[in-house]
Amino acid sequence: MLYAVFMSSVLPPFPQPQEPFDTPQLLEVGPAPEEPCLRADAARNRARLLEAAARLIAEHGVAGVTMEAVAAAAEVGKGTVFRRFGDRTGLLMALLDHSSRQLQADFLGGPPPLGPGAPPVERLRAFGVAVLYRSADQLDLQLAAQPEPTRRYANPPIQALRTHITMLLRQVEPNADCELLAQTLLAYLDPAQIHHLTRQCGMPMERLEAGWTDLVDRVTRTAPTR
Amino acid sequence: MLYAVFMSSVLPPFPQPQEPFDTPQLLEVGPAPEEPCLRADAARNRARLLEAAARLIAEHGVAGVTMEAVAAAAEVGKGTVFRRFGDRTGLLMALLDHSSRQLQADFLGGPPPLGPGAPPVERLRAFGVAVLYRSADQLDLQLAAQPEPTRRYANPPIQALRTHITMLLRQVEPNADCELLAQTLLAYLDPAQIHHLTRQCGMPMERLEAGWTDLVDRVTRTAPTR
DNA sequence: TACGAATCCGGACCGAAGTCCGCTTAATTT
DNA sequence: AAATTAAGCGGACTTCGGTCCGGATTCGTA
Repeated sequence: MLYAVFMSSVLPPFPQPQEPFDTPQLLEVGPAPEEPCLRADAARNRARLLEAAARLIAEHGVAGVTMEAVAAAAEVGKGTVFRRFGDRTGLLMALLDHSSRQLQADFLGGPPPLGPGAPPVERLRAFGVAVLYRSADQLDLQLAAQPEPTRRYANPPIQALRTHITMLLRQVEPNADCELLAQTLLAYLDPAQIHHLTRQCGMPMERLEAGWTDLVDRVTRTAPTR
Repeated sequence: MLYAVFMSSVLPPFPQPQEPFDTPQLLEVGPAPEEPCLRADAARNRARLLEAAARLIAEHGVAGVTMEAVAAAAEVGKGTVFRRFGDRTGLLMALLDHSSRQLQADFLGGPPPLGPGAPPVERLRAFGVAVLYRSADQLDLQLAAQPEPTRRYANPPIQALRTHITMLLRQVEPNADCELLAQTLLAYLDPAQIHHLTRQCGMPMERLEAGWTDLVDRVTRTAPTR
């Protein structure tokens, strides 16, 4: 599996501007198209670093992705890695960026039932399944890319997902506290939880999938699908 | 706030026997009463360490709880800390142990609506509220005690909570996949999520509480409480 | 009380994340 | 083209979690 290395654009430069939390201002164009345009050498190094990281993963698994190892493999100083990606989590999230955008594009503008056109509840069902399977492969990377608890819910990709769920919910249950319900639904799709259920409890994906459908039905007070 | 330092008994001694995952064998007496009885010096040091850790938290916050600092404050070698608690997470969980057992005792054998006697749905509601507020104070500690993603759902206190929810759910929705629903409900009570909603999004606890009630209603397909 | 073995102790040691700061280099301006 | 300056670079350094192992303690047994 390759991790879409060559184009992606995330992450605060360096002093890490401590982004204003959780204002769901997005939903405009999906992702910002291009950051303030890196200097030539910076851009080159960024690409090298992502490529190096992907190679390291392929060879030694996520555990092999040490900041120093990446720096070395990219023939770059350690400081450069941190400047560009902030921290290890940032680097790993950058590796996931491509698939993240892909998913976002799919549910924002792709064909139904994931994209617009299908009724909200069906979009919700499709959404969960999509996220579920996306997390299922990439699981190791997703787990490793999980930031410390305090930032877990405060990063752009997650917020995009939550915003989308919220929007769909509002169309079905306009009088409910859709933010909270969305949070709950999103939690069901948490990589750590998927990991626990599939790898530690041995549940098959089909069961998780059915569980999602059922959960959506209950949360939206829809009659059971079956 | 003090952290119940003097009695508690958790955590694998040292070689960390990698406990068999997730077999919900508990529910027998709640917690195991006493571990294989530590050697005198070990027990003494254990108490000292917990006391020292609590003191450090009181003085410098959770961030001040460095394994070395704790060791020093307890006038003990660093290795001793790790031998006793396995890792930092283990130490912090030990600090939470008392309140953990308290809660467990309350819902296993306390007075209704938390304890047995009330109808299941009401017990569920009470349970959520209890957990919610317990996590709300202690939040910092709870967050810091959160293990890395791979172990997040695989520790005794969490499993006890999940088992309990599952049992209650089964009484209400015997034909549903109660394990998965329980997991979902439990996720709503996750400290990281509470932190995000209250401190980062600024929601008041009352809203979270209402959200829980509503969620329970929906998940159990009960008519809205209001 | 003496002894042996299991348990425990402690601190030196290691690896990796993250910081710092003087130097270099690419873009911009004149 | 030279000068200016903001951005980037790199690697030494710090900090902290976690490991290791020779030596000390405790406790059951004789």
